[in-house]
Amino acid sequence: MASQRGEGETTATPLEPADRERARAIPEAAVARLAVYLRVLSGMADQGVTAVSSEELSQAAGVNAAKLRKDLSYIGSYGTRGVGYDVEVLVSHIERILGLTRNHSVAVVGIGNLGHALANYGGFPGRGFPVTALFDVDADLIGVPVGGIPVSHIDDITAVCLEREVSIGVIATPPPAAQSVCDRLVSAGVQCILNFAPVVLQVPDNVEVRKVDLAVEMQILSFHVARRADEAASVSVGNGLGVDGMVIRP
Amino acid sequence: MASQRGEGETTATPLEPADRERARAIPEAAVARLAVYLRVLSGMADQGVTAVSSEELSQAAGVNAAKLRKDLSYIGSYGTRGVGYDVEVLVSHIERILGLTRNHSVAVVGIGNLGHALANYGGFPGRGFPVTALFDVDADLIGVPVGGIPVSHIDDITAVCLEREVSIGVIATPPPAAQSVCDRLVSAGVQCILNFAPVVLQVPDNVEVRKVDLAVEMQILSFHVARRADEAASVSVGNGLGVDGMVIRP
DNA sequence: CCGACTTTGTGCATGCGTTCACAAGCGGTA
DNA sequence: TACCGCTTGTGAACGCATGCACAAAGTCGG
Repeated sequence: MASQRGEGETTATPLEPADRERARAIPEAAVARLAVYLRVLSGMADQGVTAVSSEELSQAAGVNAAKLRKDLSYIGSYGTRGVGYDVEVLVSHIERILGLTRNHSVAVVGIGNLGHALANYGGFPGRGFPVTALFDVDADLIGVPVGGIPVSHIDDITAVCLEREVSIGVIATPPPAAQSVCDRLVSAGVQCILNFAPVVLQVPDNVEVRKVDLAVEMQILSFHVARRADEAASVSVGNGLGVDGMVIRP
Repeated sequence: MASQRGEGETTATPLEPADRERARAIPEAAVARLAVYLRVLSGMADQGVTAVSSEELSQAAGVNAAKLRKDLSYIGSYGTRGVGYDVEVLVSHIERILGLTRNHSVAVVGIGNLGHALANYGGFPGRGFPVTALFDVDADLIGVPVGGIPVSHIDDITAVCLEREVSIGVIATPPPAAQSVCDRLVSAGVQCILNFAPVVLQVPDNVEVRKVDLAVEMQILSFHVARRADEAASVSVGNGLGVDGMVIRP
């Protein structure tokens, strides 16, 4: 696989551990799926399942079996032909690849509705993502504990982030504040950002941003609703008519 | 995802209005970007900007200019060569393609932390996605208004969804309840679902599901943190050494 | 009215991701 | 031990999306 921009191809001198080599080559889409596999596998492990075939696992994860095997091949071959995969082995290996063997301290900025929900969300700490810092500008919130963590003022973001070794910053502020908050997080050394604000963030190359945009999700669904409605209409009404019954010509 | 599969290729009989024809062909990835363009354009319109070039717009949206033009070409050509695009025209056309000319009634199921946040989230109604129904199982919540809407019991989901013509269902329940809630939404005629529960939902082909999975997002970020740490380590330590300083040979 | 400049729209090549299909490998069984 | 059936791992083909580069098309100044 032609890995990205080899930076002078330091790869030419190999001898790095196989995992590291592989991690670099894992497609982004596959990483997202690995996280899903991990959850499914964890669930299976909790139920006492010890082995699983690619067919079973792929169905539970809602993907093609071949794709699943290819995804797993990116992280190395840990299955047994004729048998399947050992659940425990796979879980721990995916955890290792995803960097889940250590905790990633999370800071949430913007303690509004969403920020509250995130701070109280139980799913994070249990999975190795303890929320260790909360920030807001509202003076009434400073010092108030939310989900067990007292809210700090956003001006203290650098000091607090460094002190608590925050590795992931979550932006849950109103849109106008997002870029400024992002800049502050970056200058505090945070290299990974999860952005809930409907804003396109500008960041340096060495910072990874993922965005969760509810409005966009809704609009994508809306598009599909509209497409369906159109198809239904064009079948029942016939062709040559627009939504309003107006004839449309190119 | 696999919403393609032309169902016997009704496309074979053409003569449909150009837009309908196009809508079917727009790549999923492009639809997501159109929603982003729309937001950027709306912001520009609010600031009194009337015309914009593909270069400007693409920068504001954080994408390649050529890609932007291609995306816009999927919905038809509405630019003027040598000048650019009329902001108003583009806004209204994207809105039309995305089906935003009519409101899409939204139901939120699961009024926990996240459900509260969603019900109170101001971004939805303003953009044509009024939240018209809330559901939960908790008896203490039934009838309590959240964000102005009283919570209904989940057993009434079918009647309420039909009555209020819910077109999008949002699942914000704990994981174990998600599939059951999903099934009920589907049988109430809801064809689009936005799923916040970390569960792979099984739905009929005619239902569109989009999922927002915070844990997966965090784990993707974690992967990048780990990859960075590894790269940094292998650069500073040199080659042939693993993270623990052990020499590893293939 | 014409020519130069600007910007769109798109054909084409490239690369990535998905899917297929099958050989290789392993456990079970006689 | 040798065979049989099952499942993995992967080479290869396909399809989609991205990015480039340029012709077409329009505006603006003279």
